[in-house]
Amino acid sequence: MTEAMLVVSALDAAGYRLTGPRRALATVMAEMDGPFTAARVAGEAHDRGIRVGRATVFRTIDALERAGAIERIDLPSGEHAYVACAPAHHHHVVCSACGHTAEVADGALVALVTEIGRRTGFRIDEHRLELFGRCPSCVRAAGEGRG
Amino acid sequence: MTEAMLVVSALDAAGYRLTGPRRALATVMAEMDGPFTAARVAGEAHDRGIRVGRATVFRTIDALERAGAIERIDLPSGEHAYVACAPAHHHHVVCSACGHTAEVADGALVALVTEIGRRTGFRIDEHRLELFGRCPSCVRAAGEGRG
DNA sequence: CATCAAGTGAGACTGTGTATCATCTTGCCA
DNA sequence: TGGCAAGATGATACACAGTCTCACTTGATG
Repeated sequence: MTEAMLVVSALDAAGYRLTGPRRALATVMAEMDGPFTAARVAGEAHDRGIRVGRATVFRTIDALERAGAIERIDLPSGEHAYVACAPAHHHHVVCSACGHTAEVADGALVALVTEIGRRTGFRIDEHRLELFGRCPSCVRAAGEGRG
Repeated sequence: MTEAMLVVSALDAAGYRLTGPRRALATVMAEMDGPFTAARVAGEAHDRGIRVGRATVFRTIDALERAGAIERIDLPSGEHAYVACAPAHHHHVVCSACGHTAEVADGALVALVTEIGRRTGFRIDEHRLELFGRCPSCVRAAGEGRG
């Protein structure tokens, strides 16, 4: 519930109105486990009896992204997914098995990006690092499964 | 032309048949300046008088990606674009102004990814780093324009 | 509690990518 | 050189993501 409140208040702080559909969708997204697509949000909302138009789902996702409460991830499959996360700059590690995600601080990457800028001569304004693999418990489960 | 031949031979090496449409599309892609979307490839092919079905464009892009001759990039706009590039693991820096790209060796990132794996406990199988900014000549052009 | 800008839902619409299937082409081998 | 089977093609239908419009509703503010 706290997570949902954070997402809602991010909307508020960014100057968006707090409407019924937005609160409901923000809650759904905050409670999602792992990255979610627009379609999954719509489906989950429907399952919970929340009646919202498809356009509103897209608009709310857009608003939340602008507000910094969620962030887009491009899955290896090509799908656009989102993750609820802190507004500070960071990156995501996604478990390909269970969808669980972890946030990673920017840290050492900044230096690397600077170095790349120097080497290529580009002025780098934006970067995105996405990591995919298996989370600790899925690694353990696979290990046990195998012997 | 050499670039185009590289792309075509990558198809051959991966066991795909070298058909007329594939040669033509591979040439179009190899000669593209900057990242290209499927729609742009189809449009450019059409402009050159190459008559191919839309499905063939998607299939050829897919084949070239599997063959390692092109690589997918997710633009900040959300579009899926591709770049012709060497098959070795590396990353791309894309100029948001002119579309020019540069390749960056993996280098120091490997250590960083390993460190992230250790810190999060994830077994990281795959990573993607994309950088966006301005290429040297666009930086220069902007500087001159301003004063 | 009245006002109005902002938000909503329905549905049409655009664009991307996939599936199907009859027809055609390539690579191979005699 | 010609025939053949596997693989590729193109047309078209389809599934789905995302946008746009517009009449109607709702939230924040005084």
